[in-house]
Amino acid sequence: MENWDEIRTAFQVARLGTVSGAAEVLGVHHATVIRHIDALEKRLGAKLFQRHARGYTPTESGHDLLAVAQTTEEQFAHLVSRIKGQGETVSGELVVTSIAGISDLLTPVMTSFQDKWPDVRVRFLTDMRVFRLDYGEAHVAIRAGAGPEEPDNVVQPLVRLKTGLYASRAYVERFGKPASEAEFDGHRFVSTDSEASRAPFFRWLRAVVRPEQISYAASEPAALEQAVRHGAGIGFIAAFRAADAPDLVEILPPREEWETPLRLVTHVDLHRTRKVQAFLTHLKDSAKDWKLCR
Amino acid sequence: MENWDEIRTAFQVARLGTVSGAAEVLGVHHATVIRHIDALEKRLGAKLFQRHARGYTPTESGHDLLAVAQTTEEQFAHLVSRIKGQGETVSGELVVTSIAGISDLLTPVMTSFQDKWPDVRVRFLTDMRVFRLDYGEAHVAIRAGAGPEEPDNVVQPLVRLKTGLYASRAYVERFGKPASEAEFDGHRFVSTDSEASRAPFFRWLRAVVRPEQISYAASEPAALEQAVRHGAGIGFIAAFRAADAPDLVEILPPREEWETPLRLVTHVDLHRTRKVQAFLTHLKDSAKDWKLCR
DNA sequence: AAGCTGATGTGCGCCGACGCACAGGATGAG
DNA sequence: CTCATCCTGTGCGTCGGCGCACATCAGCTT
Repeated sequence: MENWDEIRTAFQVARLGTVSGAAEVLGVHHATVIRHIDALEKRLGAKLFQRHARGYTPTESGHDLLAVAQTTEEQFAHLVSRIKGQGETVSGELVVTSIAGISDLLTPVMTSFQDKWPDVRVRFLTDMRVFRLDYGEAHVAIRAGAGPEEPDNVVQPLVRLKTGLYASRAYVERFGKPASEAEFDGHRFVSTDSEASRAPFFRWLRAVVRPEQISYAASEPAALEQAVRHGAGIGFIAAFRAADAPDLVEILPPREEWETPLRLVTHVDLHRTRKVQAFLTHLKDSAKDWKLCR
Repeated sequence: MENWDEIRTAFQVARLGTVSGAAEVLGVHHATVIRHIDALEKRLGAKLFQRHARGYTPTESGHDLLAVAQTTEEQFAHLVSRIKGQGETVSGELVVTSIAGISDLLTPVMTSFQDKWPDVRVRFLTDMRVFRLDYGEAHVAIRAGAGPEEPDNVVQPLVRLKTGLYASRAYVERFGKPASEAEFDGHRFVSTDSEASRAPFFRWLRAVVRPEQISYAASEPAALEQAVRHGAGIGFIAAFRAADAPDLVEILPPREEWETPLRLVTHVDLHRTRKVQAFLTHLKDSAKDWKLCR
């Protein structure tokens, strides 16, 4: 069945009983209504109405159409009210994606947000690949560094993540603790696997130490942290994580040049909705209480 | 919500994920699809899709529309198959209207028809006023005489109803039995109330007897018959009814000029349907067994 | 009886929606 | 790296559907 508008026209005719009444309700000329009915009946190969000078009387088929289209109109009306109200309510799904490694910072934010807005179903995605906002894969993305600025993405700074150089207590007891980067000779380091990492501290490390000193590499930040804590070498760990780890020894304190700025990215279409706005304010409020970040 | 076609377009886009695919399915140009989506979103004031170079990804609103329109399409498909099949099935309502006075002839026809097609709900209407077929008030009408031939009505002859002059046995014992219309003088007659009755036997009676001889008048045939049987006078009674009444005496046997032809009338739109055709053949088959008619 | 009202139905002219063609961009294969 | 493919997006010309006006007809009122 093609051409739903003709069904809608026939629906109004069946409901009101006259072509003129339907035309007035539909906001079209009554000639248009007649044309729609004629076309619809011709394609169906069946009469929907008995025509007479006082109006159109629905046949059994017409009554059947009336009943079906009645529910359809109600469904559409509900749909429209839902859609129109959807931008104003804080409900439905909220998909947040972030870089790996700050999930323990974000999870309490997510849960408290869900406490505040019980109608929201939160999905928190962290993956190696970058989720694309313009594909509708997420409402809010938390990204690191100064990535490519895509059009239609509204981006705002969140916090600057402090990072320092740490080693395990066992490592220091075995290899000593360098007082500065001048004493790095003879030490072993833990770093990222990928050569092209754009994190400023990794680039700094590659510039300061010889490649063969990097004796342990991993791709995930969590794996790197675990490696450091198990004594594989000296490595960069986010300051907020190191603060909770008494088995770690600070080799070099966080420097400003090592800080990685976190960006809050949303798609422009979703940015305006109340749900996204509610989450953004909630997230920024919570970020004020984050220690060792700014 | 106006313009259901745009919802249908958006539905196909949400279902297929691309404008081009939806355009192909809908049989329109993809530019038309884009225009529909743009117009719909503009009127809704909300985005239904995330646009990107590889297609359109439905937002939550788009998914909502998808679900609603999915059921709508199924409902419409069912509706169309019902309507297209309706002319081919013998089911639903069958409204038959007839002149009063032959209901005891028709009722067994109706009941046996319902036995044959259990899915049919039969409504049998007899009323003084003439039901109008072009208003959809009945599928089949059984009418008497040569009434006005309305356009769009297909009419075919059914039977010729024989009528004779009868009186009650009590009347004959009291007033005697005239051998022919030459001996009508001094007799009293029962006739119709209305002056303008077009029944041929009533016109014959008005021409043969003096007005004051018509001592009893009624409008309904059943009332006239009751009056004759109670001895109110000599009156016309359908031959098939008089045959079952042993208390009636035949004054004059049925004549051809008194016969009233019964017409079978249907609206041209309904005439073609299997249901009406089934009833017409069933009725004509049954009419062959009617005695004292032809 | 006669006019009035409100309905259907139809020919005509015009505007808006449609198809067309092309540009631009993203993605995957070789 | 380049080509090929498939997608979206847009300006332009055209055609189909729409509104308009009028004819016609059935009830209803006066």
